[in-house]
Amino acid sequence: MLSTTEENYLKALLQLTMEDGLKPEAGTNELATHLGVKPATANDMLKKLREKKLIHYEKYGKSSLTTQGRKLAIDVVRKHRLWETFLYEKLGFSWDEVHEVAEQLEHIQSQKLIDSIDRLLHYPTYDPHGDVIPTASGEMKMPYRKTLLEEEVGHTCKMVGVKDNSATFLRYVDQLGLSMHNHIRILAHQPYDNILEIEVNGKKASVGQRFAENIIIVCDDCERKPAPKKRRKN
Amino acid sequence: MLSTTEENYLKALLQLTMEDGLKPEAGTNELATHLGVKPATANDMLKKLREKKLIHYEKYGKSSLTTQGRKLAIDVVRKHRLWETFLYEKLGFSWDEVHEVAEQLEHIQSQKLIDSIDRLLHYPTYDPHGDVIPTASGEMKMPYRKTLLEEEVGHTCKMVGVKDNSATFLRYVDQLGLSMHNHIRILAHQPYDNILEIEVNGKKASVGQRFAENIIIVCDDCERKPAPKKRRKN
DNA sequence: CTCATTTGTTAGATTAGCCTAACTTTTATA
DNA sequence: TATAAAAGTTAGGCTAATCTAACAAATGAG
Ligand SMILES: [Mn+2]
Ligand SMILES: [Mn+2]
Ligand SMILES: [Mn+2]
Ligand SMILES: [Mn+2]
Repeated sequence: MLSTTEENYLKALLQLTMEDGLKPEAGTNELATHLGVKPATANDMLKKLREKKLIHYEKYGKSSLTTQGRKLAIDVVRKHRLWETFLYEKLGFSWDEVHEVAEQLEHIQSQKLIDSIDRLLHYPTYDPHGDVIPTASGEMKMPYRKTLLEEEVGHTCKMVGVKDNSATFLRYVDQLGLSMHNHIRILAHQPYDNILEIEVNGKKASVGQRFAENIIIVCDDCERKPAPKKRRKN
Repeated sequence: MLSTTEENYLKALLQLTMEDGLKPEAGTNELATHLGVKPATANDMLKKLREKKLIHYEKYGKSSLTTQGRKLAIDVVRKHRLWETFLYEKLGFSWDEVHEVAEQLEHIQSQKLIDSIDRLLHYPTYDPHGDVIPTASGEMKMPYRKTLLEEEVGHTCKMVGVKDNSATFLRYVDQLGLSMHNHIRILAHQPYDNILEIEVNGKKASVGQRFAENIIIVCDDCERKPAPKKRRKN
């Protein structure tokens, strides 16, 4: 049985090693910063997790999850996102409130509990921030993610997720009148300071780079990539 | 903010000091046994809780909750019982499964969460074991409790609660075909070894003292106590 | 009232998780 | 390529929660 702290380290490592560029390893300081602890602290834990065969790590090297560690990390993420969905769907929490409480609930140890929550929610596949909920068997599809910042001027796109789950950011999104699955038109993009002019629900707004790179979208106007051919078994 | 451990000590103290005889204090060893720790450990915590003004305690004396401590303890009990009710009512857990998970959930820190669970359940007043759920304002009525062991031969009574919440005991109750609000007739009581012959749902059974003193009942045949006269304010 | 038993306390040790300060290795830049 | 900056490690210390072993106080049975 893992401690809450150990679970948090595994989850952090998963998040860092599959973020954006899919870089497969994370450094000690990076991990420490992400978790809000000092590098010395993270270093101790890395040694402990290596002992338990949950991560690959060697002195002065970067770290990554073993198959075992990855399985456990994905399970924590699954619980986190199911709880967020529960809070949002069943208890009327707003999307900027769910994360903090889910940080606590994700560590409750009861397979039956999480299975029941999953059933109660009819096996959801996305959480309130548009993140994929891993399946009970540990599969987590990594969806194609493009941010608002990368969208072309003149195009229209649909918001399908956010990358920053902080209450501050999420409330700013709400304040702009923007919600999940709304359509956004890019009116202009000042390359000099990366300011975007956008239109949402008929209202115009200017947003900065920081904002734009935290909104995940799918383009309405871009070429559809042909659906990947399904490989037949054998 | 209290730690999970501190909350557990306060809850234990509440439980010990309002059990049965309403004895108002608990000893160090008693508390330690209840929590499954050594007396030395409990002793340290008693000193810490006294520092925090949550309990009355002095060297070689018994302990009890202060008003502050009692308020906090009742809040933990409230959360515990609301979670048990949630698991039972909304997720289909059986009454012998809820306690263990509620032991974890009772420590989640979020007022909004527990308020929402309370609302979702339509403000229940009893948990699945027949225990009173304290109100949000911290009132916990101590209902009149008589056990099956105390019932007279020939009388019929109704099961309204259990005193032992262990899965082992609860499954034994299930096994006898007995559930909450069922009626029980006392056919015989062997005073020598305290064995009771009872009839439940048309089926006869023999039960021992240990069992009988853990079933809480109200008598169908006993004199109703006159409702206590309501005192007018002033 | 006495002394054996029960109850409670203290001292000292351990483990997990965290820190600071000092050190070492790696890396990137001049 | 030398060296300064960044990244990572180690040593030593702290707190919370636990333990064991030894000790002290309270109690109660004769
Ligand atoms: Mn979250
Ligand atoms: Mn967490
Ligand atoms: Mn319970
Ligand atoms: Mn508890």
